[in-house]
Amino acid sequence: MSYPFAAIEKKWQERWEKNQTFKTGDDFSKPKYYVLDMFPYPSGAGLHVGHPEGYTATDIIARKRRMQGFNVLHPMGWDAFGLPAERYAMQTGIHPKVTTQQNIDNFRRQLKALGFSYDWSREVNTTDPGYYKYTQWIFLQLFNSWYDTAQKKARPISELPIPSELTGDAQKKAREDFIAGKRLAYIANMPVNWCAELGTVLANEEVEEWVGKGYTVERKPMRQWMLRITAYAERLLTDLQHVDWPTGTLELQKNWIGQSTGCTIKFGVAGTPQHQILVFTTRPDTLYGVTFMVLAPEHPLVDILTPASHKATVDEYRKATALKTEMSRQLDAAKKEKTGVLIGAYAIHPLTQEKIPLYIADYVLMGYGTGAIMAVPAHDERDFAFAEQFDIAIRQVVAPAPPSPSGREDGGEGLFAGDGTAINSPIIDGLKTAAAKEKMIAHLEKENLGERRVQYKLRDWLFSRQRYWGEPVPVSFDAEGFMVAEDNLPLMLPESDNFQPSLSGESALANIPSWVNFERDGKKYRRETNTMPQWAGSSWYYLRFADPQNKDRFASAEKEKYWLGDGVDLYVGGAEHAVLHLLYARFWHKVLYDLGYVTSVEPFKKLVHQGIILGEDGSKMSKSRGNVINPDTVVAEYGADTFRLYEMFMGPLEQMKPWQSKSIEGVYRFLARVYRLFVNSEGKLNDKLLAAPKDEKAVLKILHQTIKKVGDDIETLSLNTAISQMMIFVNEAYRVESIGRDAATKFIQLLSPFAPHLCEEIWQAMGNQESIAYTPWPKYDAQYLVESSFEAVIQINGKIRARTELAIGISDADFESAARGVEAVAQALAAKSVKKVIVVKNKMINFVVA
RNA sequence: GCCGAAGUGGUGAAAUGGUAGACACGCCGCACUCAAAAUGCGGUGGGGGCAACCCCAUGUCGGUUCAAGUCCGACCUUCGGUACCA
Repeated sequence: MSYPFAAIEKKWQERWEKNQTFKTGDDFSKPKYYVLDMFPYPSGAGLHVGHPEGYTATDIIARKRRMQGFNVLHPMGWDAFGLPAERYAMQTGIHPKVTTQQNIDNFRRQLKALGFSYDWSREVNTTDPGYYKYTQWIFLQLFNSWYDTAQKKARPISELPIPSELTGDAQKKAREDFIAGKRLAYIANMPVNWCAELGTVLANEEVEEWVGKGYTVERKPMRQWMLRITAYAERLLTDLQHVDWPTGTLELQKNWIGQSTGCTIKFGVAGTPQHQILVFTTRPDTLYGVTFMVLAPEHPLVDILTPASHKATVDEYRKATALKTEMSRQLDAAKKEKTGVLIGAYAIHPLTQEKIPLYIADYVLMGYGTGAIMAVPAHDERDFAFAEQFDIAIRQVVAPAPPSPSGREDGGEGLFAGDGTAINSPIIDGLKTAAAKEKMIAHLEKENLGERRVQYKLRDWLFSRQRYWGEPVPVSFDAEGFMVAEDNLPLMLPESDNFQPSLSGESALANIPSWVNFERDGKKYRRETNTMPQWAGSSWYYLRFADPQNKDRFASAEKEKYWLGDGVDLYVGGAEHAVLHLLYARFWHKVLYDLGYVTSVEPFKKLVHQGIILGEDGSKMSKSRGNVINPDTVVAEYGADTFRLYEMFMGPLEQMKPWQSKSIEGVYRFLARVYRLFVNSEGKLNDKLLAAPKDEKAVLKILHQTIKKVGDDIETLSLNTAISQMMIFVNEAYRVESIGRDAATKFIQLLSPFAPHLCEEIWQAMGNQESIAYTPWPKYDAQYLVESSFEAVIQINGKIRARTELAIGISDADFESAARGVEAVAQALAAKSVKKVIVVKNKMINFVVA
């Protein structure tokens, strides 16, 4: 038999909306709990079954916290700028605003149909000018700040010390350039992934996607806005100690930031004493092993140092490198094939004064370290491969010690990349690697030949896109080319019906002269035509939820402090955002922290990733495989409560797991069983519940076990086992003749965060006027959990040989004699000598026999 | 290659170093029914035994321990991330 879920769910969704049941007040006297979902990009495909997985988990937490008396902030919004809507607009001419709004309406409808207890009055939308006003405002905070490396924090650009030689009107250009070079948001000519067909720059992680779809992507230097996230590398790394995140995600972030410690070393150039080549190395102890050096092809010294005799080959190699796609470059890397050419100049070894040949090769990247390396083929895998290919001398300066028996450190003949003992190195001979590094750095620093340095892999954030559908960058340029920040925010995205990028590689905004060019106070200006990447809006939305209607500030100081004083309490979302979104948001948060706008060091205290839900065939859900499950269909067939409960019952939240249509039946049956337990065939409350329990002790025991288990499991998000326990309770309730009002009441409260519609209905049927949502969360009474006896397990040499019922609290001696009294045990022990007896109190005993 | 997560019945999965497989699906049986569905009750890791019971079993191989799915080491497989970062 079914239960009338459709009517029940409609009724309660309407009632919650009408009564504003989940509107969050700003009662600052109550303890707060901020539980946040990663807001979705509202795609045309509608909600995917993966979305409600995390959303249901957070909803359960939110509902439990309300019942525990917390003031709960549980909001939802839309990360609505995005390329799909713009591309659709290019094809159809329909404005992205229109499709975005349709998609949002559809998503909202779908989410409401699942009964999530969001405070919809706080809904945010990144494409709303009232929202992106503050995205732009934060951008300007970055633009108007510089990073003080002494104080290790961002400071207003007005506090930037200007060198005395740059003062005065005559120096305005030089001064402005100097300031521009210090800003946290700055313009640079950067090699980017340019896609001519899309007319835009792609992020590295987007390249593969579009190349896969048949688009051409090339590396091309272009004028780009950059955000100086590298200034925060150290803090982004060390502050990870303050957060409660999955270890895997912490590792990903650490790897992405990529800290390595070492030193820089200055090499002279033969014949031109005015030039020096600076390298970064983590292995200064191998300095005596240098047999060649490599500069990145784009290294500025290449032009200066290359003699005419080598110009042709060098230029040819540089050109080839620029055209090389990421793909073929990676392929070379995988094959360990190295390319490069001699530039015909020589460096001078800082200690031995030896002449060292200089190469350019694309395995050295301009973007990391100093763009130049000292190559030690004996102790570096890449240098080794290069030396073998180009037949360069290999000089051993580290002896493996002790010789590694596995040979794992030994990457091949003559290559040893591990730690050992320095040899053939006069200054440091005989020292272990760690000590050798230290002594070498000390020596280089003393001789002014180099200095200690911490290097990060992290690059600055490429922040501009040549797109229409994004936040305009609120900066203009006057007739002389000086930058002026827009002080009248929001800088509105202009209306347009042409979404094609301009041919110059600028965004579609460049096609709207009336917007681009403007006059103010008699001066002419040209606007920046780049827009911000999709990451922008999602880097601070969690702040806006604290005070979404505020027109004067991204959030009032008071509300920011109350809701975010110690960060978001629980943040749930996909692991695909483990690096970029979380890193960008942390970066912005830290800038705002430095400038005094937010009060917590880290934005997200606890983070959990929900696992991917696979199709029934165990592969990833996709249209082409035809294994996509639509939430609407499931809700229509079984109802929202079943859908929620099923997704939570599938398995551990963080685990990847396949959808099983069959299993939904079981969860549905459970809810129908609950309904029938409370409501009889005439639609009246079942007598079984009201009658005093016949076996009160048994009912109370299972009830309090359930209260404890469900409460504890929600805290650890072990929602699958919480549901199991409630199933056990219901199975027991069917077995006994009567369970009583109290147990019935508490059980329905326990279930309510999971299946809120059904529980509200039953709650009302039980005669309650108020919503169940704010009733106090049941507490368990430990006295009902106490057992009087236990089934003692008797082991002999660790194997179970017998079981017997014994009283709780039995002494070890009594336990042993009772166990020996069991016939099977007595027989087994008869001919043996007992060497040892281990008793685990109230559980088991193990006889160790010879 | 490197980093991370995970391998348990026919299936999804449980299990503070202490009774492996809770709960659920599926399957089998019984009740209700003219019958079926629905529902309720019971059984269900594999092998052996009439039975009480016995043996085997948590990817593989070792180790620690009175006791290992759980801890340690090596390996295999799958998934996710990353990729010449000096």
